[in-house]
Amino acid sequence: MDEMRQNHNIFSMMRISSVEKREEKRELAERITLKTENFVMANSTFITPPPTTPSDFVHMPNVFSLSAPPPPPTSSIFDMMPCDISAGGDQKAGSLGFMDLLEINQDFGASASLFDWFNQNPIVVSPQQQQSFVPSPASPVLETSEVLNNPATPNSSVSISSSSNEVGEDALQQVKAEDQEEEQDQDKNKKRLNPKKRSQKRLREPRFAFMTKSEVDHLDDGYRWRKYGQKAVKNSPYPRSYYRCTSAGCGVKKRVERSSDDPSIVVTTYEGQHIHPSPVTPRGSIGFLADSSGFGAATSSFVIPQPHEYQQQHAYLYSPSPSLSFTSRFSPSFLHQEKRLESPPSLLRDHGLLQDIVPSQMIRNEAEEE
DNA sequence: CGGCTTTGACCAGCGC
DNA sequence: GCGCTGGTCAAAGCCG
Repeated sequence: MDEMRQNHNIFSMMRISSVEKREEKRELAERITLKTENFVMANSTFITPPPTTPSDFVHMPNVFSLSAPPPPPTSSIFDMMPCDISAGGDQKAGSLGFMDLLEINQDFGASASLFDWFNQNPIVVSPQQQQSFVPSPASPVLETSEVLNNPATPNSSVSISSSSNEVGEDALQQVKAEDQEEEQDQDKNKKRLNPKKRSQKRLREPRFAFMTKSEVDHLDDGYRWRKYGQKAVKNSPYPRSYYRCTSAGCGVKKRVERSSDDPSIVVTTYEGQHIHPSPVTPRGSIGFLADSSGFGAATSSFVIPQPHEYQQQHAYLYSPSPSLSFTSRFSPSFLHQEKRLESPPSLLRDHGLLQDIVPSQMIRNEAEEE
């Protein structure tokens, strides 16, 4: 296990992938309506300043690099909670992490959380803006050359777009109603036993993904998962594994696959919201994980620690406990969404999950089927 | 024996 | 309509 934990490092990359033409066309043509856009950046060193303002977020460049230090010997998500994202420019205390980003509300005004901020300030990005997510040239902030993005990748279309609040609210309401319906219908065989039901457009929970550099595929995130499938991924020698939360009634799923470009990179995509507390709270309880949400959760129960709390947690997580081995450089940061996204289902096709999730070095939430 | 993984089959959506 | 692909199911097997 120790070996497996070796060289484990979460880092982020906002990678520009080559999206197939039809996806591009579709993406632009349909003007994907996103309530918010999620980006998950793990262990990231912002080559350019991290998003500390809404506009910064919108224009957040998709180039990230790893901090230099060796990876923490663990593969738990808990290990990557705190971050130490050294950033160029105006960053708060030079560190912006997972929790920090959740607290961006401080910069966003009265919003109670980043989620709230997004609720109140839907980002609307024009296609031009979408195209503006181009890799930044290497910057002095780049401590290591372990940049995972591919600057040469021509297609940088990170489609960040969103609809108006009105549309988003409507979508949210509809989605919530449908969620309840879906939960009630969560019969294993519903799809096969109820073709009519299946014929309806299948809802997709909000997703978010993150990348880790780990030899362990299945990260310990405190929840119990059951593998229910595995598929070969197109253009990748590595299969994609499908997991479902084992808690009754909890429909959270996650997918795990390795990057074909860099086998040491594991891409984990969470879908849905845990409706229960984490059954396992290893390495201490990080608020939002130990609470009722967990990854993928986009509910108001998300516990967002206040700055001073974060510091305490941070300190706690720095416990010398072997299992508490995350380090400051292990820094995923992400921007989480409160509401669902809408984007073409095709975004998740054809290129495999990795490219789907990281269309432009940004790991973002999957959109809701319209 | 319960929980989990494996794996082939099935289904839906999409593009051609 | 057909083929491809992603996602899911479910039987079988494994394991503690």
